[in-house]
Amino acid sequence: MATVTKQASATTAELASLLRPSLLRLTRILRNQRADTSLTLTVISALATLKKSGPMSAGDLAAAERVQPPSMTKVLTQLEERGLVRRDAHPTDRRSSIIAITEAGLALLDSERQRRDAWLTRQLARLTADERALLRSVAPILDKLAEGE
Amino acid sequence: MATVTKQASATTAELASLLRPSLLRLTRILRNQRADTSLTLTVISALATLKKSGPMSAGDLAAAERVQPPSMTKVLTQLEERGLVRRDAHPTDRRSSIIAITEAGLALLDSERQRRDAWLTRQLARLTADERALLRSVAPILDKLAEGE
DNA sequence: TATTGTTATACTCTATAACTATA
DNA sequence: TATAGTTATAGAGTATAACAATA
Repeated sequence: MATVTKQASATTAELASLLRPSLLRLTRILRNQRADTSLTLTVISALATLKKSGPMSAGDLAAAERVQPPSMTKVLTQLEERGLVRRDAHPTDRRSSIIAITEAGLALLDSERQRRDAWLTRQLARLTADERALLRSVAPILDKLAEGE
Repeated sequence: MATVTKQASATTAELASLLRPSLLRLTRILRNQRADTSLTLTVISALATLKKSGPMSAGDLAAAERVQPPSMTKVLTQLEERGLVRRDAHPTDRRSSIIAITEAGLALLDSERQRRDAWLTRQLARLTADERALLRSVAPILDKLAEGE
């Protein structure tokens, strides 16, 4: 039993070392696949989360995106200035507000996503069907890793 | 045939949208798992590549890490100041030099890796053996995606 | 008192443009 | 002329600490 645990642990640590640089390099490239509309990946990502998960408070959005609240404040300022989100009064708590994506936000997300995904889509097309299937099944596992941080 | 291609393409684009936010969020967390030796993930990663792939020029290292040459210059300055790499004269080209990891670099990498991997290792331990196996097989696929950028 | 969010500040990461030295 | 690398500069990304408003 002790041996099994030790082996599993060694294997797991080795997997961590294997996985981290690959994730880092790929994310570097993804950040640079920037359409020229001047919206960055960070901003787009927050907008996409609002679309996917619906209206929520600034704090909840920060948690969902795994950033600290002040970082989200900056992102929301940019989104609001462009009319891509709006803030509605929270029904009971006046310190907070409920942030929702606007029609303009939805429209922008659609057009932006097409451009941004172009590179990654092209790269994915170079893989085999099996490899793509593997990636598909791995996305929720990555999310599981990011949870319970 | 046309239908198959179209379907495959739609599926691939959807996979891109699915995968990107997951990668972004996980990498955010990984960057913050910073040991207090003041070496950042970017620096550690370059050092790890030198260990794995052996001595190479600054340009080649930049390419391997998927960053531009000036970004690598900064990283190498830090590494050299700490004696973690050394620069040997290139045999024929005096504009360039061959960068190699030192003994100190190897030692630091070992101790640092243990600390840095702690969080990820812990998270990985929460997964099932099947999920970990899936992640292991996916690392080379991520590298394949980052290639031919 | 505790919590939500913002402001102030600073550091890391990375890029592009311009330059130097060498090929 | 072309290439390898560096310097100069700037913008994006993110955090911690301190603060204001409200609970």
